[in-house]
Amino acid sequence: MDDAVPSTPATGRTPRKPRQATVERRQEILRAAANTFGSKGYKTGSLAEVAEQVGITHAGVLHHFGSKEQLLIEVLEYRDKEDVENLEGKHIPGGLELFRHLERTVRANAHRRGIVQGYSVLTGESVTENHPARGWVRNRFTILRGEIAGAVMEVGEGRVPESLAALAASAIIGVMDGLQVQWLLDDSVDLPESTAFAIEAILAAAVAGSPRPYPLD
Amino acid sequence: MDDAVPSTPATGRTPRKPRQATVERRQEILRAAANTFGSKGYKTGSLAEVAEQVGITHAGVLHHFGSKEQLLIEVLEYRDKEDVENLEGKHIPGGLELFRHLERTVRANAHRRGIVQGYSVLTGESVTENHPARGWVRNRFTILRGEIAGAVMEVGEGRVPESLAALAASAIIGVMDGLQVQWLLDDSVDLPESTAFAIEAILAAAVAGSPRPYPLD
DNA sequence: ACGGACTTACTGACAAGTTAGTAAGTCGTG
DNA sequence: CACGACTTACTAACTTGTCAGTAAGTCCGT
Repeated sequence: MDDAVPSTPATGRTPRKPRQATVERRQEILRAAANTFGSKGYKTGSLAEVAEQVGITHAGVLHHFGSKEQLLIEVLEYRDKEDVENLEGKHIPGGLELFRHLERTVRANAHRRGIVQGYSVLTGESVTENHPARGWVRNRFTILRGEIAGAVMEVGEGRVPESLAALAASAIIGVMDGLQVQWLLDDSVDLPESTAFAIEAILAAAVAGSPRPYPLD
Repeated sequence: MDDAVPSTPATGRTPRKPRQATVERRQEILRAAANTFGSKGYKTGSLAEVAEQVGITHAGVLHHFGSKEQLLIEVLEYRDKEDVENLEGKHIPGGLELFRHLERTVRANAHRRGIVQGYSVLTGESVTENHPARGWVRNRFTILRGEIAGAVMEVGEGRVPESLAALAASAIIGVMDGLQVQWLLDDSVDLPESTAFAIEAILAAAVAGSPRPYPLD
């Protein structure tokens, strides 16, 4: 086990700060890995394929990240960091603003198939046994649900109970993810329109209250 | 290439009908494969693991199915056939009946985690490059969308345009699939309630017509 | 400003494991 | 007794990870 950047090896030596070229290289690798894992999945995407994209050997990749699993973890962290930077300043919105933001995002995603596929593949794979991204995906869902449920309650101005907001929040996330998969498999699915329609419908139903317009049971 | 059951080997011999024990054996293998592919995914689930479950070697499995990909295909066909048998007589319903049926199914699925995981894993994996189940999944979505869109229009009694029904149909399927994934990762998601709530909301919005209660753009 | 001491970023070869698929032979049964 | 259902034995291709070696960079004392 030798670490490229971090902690003291074993002797009491100081790690020395990484130079500029190194952090750029590592980012190149992270982007390549995101690309490979996104199209082939984590388990079937190989280190060799990642390495090839940046013109080194798979051993070179391992030099930087130590293991394939560690590479995945850093890919996920990198993505989180990027997301945060994209929202720099423009703090994550609440209330109706949040739903507008979601719709804009979906509309943008319709032109970034690679990103969408990467997300869908990883999410799907995460429900397999002992998948290393499981915790990350699960956590991401939890946070998202919280934010959306909060926004639903804001829009409902206190008349929407928390439990109902929770139902609506998970449904909204579900419809977004589920539609992405259908769209990836079949272009005839209108991703942005269908998503927007469903979000509005769910939001409206939540705000209108629990009484069901169509008794289904 | 030698086939277990079908075509003539090379000599002009007649294929001979398979004995009872054989077809049962093949079904055992199919169930085992569905199990393995469902929990580990197709690509990472191994023939050896499938074989072990029925007490033979991986070569034995290949004797019956010829290749791993063929095994997957027959698993999918087997599932289709089972689904059809489950609806024996009780032809697939339309109109409001269909939505009641969907809700019952989801409620039942909440007690059949294995089945749900199998479906989710395979669906997610199918969006990866050149996945052998891609066509099957895509086709399944197409058929489902058609059925649901038809039911939406029935409920709308001719007042719902086809394009709107299509949006609603893909959204309903999306929310069902997306919620399953969230539920698999986190039990705190109320799968049946959230699904039912969203279906009703989307259906109501579709029937109420296109004018959006909350202008989001 | 220079030269040794040390680190970093790799490569190429290899280890050790897993994989699907093949070929040949064995055995029981209809 | 022939054939179907296997097993055993094996191959070829990949997999991740380790290791030693090397070229290039950085740091520091003089």
